[in-house]
Amino acid sequence: MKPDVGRFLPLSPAALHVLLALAGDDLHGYGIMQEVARQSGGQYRLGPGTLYDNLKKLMLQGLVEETAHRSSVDDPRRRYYRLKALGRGVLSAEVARLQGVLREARAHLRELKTRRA
Amino acid sequence: MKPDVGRFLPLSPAALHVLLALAGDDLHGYGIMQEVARQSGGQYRLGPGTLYDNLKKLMLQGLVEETAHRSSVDDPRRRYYRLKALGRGVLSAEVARLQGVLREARAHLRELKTRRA
DNA sequence: ACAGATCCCTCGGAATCCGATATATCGGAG
DNA sequence: CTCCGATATATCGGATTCCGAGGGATCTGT
Repeated sequence: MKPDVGRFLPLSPAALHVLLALAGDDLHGYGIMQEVARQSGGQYRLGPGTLYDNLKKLMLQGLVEETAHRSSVDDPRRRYYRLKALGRGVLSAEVARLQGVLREARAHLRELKTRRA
Repeated sequence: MKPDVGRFLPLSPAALHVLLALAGDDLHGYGIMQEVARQSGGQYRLGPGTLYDNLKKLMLQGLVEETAHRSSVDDPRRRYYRLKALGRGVLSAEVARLQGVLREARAHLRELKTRRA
């Protein structure tokens, strides 16, 4: 049984973007910042304060964990983070929740356009 | 020209839900709480603190305004709020932004399922 | 050697969240 | 008529979160 994944929702925009960045691949902190900027087309940028606050919280909650380096030629400064199974579950639940929100929003936005015609 | 709508993004979950509730109809505070709960199937509940903090901020930003009562038989305690044009624009932009995020998320989530098979 | 990019993280003020709480009216059951 | 739960507004203040400024170190290319 997946333990009560709804307790973590809704995710703040920052937390959502961190989890989403890690959904593709394990990344180090600086890499997360770049990936978030890339995924949003530069619209959303994560500063270091927000990043590490969120990373700390997510690790405390057991959604993310730190991992070992991938190879010996890797830059030794890097610290890698990985999405745990619980984190994937939470991300998945948040995506489902947001789909419902968007569905509702599109319906109302469509009304407005129709009315204008 | 719509003036720089991206400055308001991303919206916090609370602000998004308030705007979304008002997208359908003008509502009073208590009605917003009920509508938010209804739209989310009871998953997300807005407390009065969060509601009024957000309402105040949204009015200050010019996304929402207070309106007159709709009829004389209406409960005189009620204070109605309406989504302004700028608020609609911001909501629309946030919806577009979230669609991109969901698209990205679904791609990564799909990968995981495929790998599992 | 130097510059600029990469990489880590802390700090602390600002902003936000959000339940507890206070107040009061409405509508219906008894 | 009285009571009471639901409706309705709003504030308060502690907890949490945001988030850029700053500090320091290392890497890469010239």
